[in-house]
Amino acid sequence: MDAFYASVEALDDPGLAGRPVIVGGTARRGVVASCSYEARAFGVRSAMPTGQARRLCPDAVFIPGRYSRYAEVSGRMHEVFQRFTPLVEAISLDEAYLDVSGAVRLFGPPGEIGAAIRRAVRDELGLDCSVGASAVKFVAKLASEAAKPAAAPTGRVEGRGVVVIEPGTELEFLHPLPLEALWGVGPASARRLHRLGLSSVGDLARVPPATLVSALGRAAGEHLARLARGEDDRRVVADREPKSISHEETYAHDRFDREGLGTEALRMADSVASRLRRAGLAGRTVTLKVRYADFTTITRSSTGLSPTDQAADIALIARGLLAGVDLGPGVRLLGVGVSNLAPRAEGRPPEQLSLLAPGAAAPAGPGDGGRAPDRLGVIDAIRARFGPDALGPAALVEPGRGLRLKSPGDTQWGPRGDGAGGRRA
DNA sequence: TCTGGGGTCCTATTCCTA
DNA sequence: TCTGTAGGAATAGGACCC
Repeated sequence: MDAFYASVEALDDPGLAGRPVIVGGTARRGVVASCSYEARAFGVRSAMPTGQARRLCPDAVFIPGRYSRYAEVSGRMHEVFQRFTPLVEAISLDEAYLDVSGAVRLFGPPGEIGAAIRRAVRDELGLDCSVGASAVKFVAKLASEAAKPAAAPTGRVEGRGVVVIEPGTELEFLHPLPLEALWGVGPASARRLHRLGLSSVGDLARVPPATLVSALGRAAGEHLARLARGEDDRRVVADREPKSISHEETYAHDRFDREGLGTEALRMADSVASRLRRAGLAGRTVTLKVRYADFTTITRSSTGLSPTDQAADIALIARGLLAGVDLGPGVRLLGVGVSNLAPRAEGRPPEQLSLLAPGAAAPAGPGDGGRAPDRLGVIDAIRARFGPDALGPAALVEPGRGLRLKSPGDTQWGPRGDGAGGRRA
């Protein structure tokens, strides 16, 4: 999708059309998540600190972002894709790979399918998308980049919409591109490759793979050598299972209060547990992430014997890990994640050996025998109906302010604008 | 007012066990 | 029983993606 979040905002508020729109964290320490092409004309880019974006384009409309709305539009987009092929691999809310090799007889060659998808998305969602087509997965991705509109100093310049790279012409397309265009080449790898005098994908194809391996390590080097030759045998995989689920937040001000951060860990554990249950998953490894004021980041993890999807278990481990962490330098970000995931056994409550006594998270109701899963089902049902703030651990209730829970994505792009964050203890 | 959040994958190191 | 070693799992950190 083109400038997805900003385009959705313009869709819902037609007054924004044609104006510089910047979606992201609007508070201190926020970043740009998406911006319209009119904003890009001022040099604004995604992942840029919001403050910098404000200096570059002070007249832009700044919008905090509504993750749940974008997810909803993304869902409708996938319904469109499904009409063309069941083989849809979501990369993110706004990007997906489609394997249309089985759809050619029905819908025509890839270029025509791409055009039809664009029309359908335009007609039914009112949004623009760009399509790249190729027999090679990562080439299709790069072709979609080539199909996108561009930002010129004068504003938005229309793109080609659909770019098809015919079989046999992949190298012709790839080799002039800068090596940063390749998936997996970020700033660190680009620096190393530039030091070797390499700057284009063609340069990568001309050096022996061993040169790339010595510069980037075995996996990355060999992978890059293959990409530079236009080789990529990865298939489109529909319905990928997640491998980890996490929740992290940056605070507007650095925090030093161990007790307050412990409560934060509980809140995040509760959010992660809730999402695990919704996905029908449970995990064995709990990871605590701490980013200090100077941006150095550490993680501490612990693996249990059996998987859990319960907030109390996750919180207990996370807070145990937190106890071993030095808070001296000041904490700007805290995160809690769960990995080593496995599907929760169907039709049977998750009978893992709880690290807490049954009912430790909340008293068991009469007649439920203290079985946490029934209680959790009720908690999830209440939240689904009345919102995430409807119910939660008592420790998260702030006197006079009620429960301080948040929907996933509420703080997607930086701290909230209400000055949330701890005081220096 | 520099640097979000949710992920994946890879590598190096450490620890445990046979 | 002690020691060295090899391999696997766990752990930690980093690069990268959208």
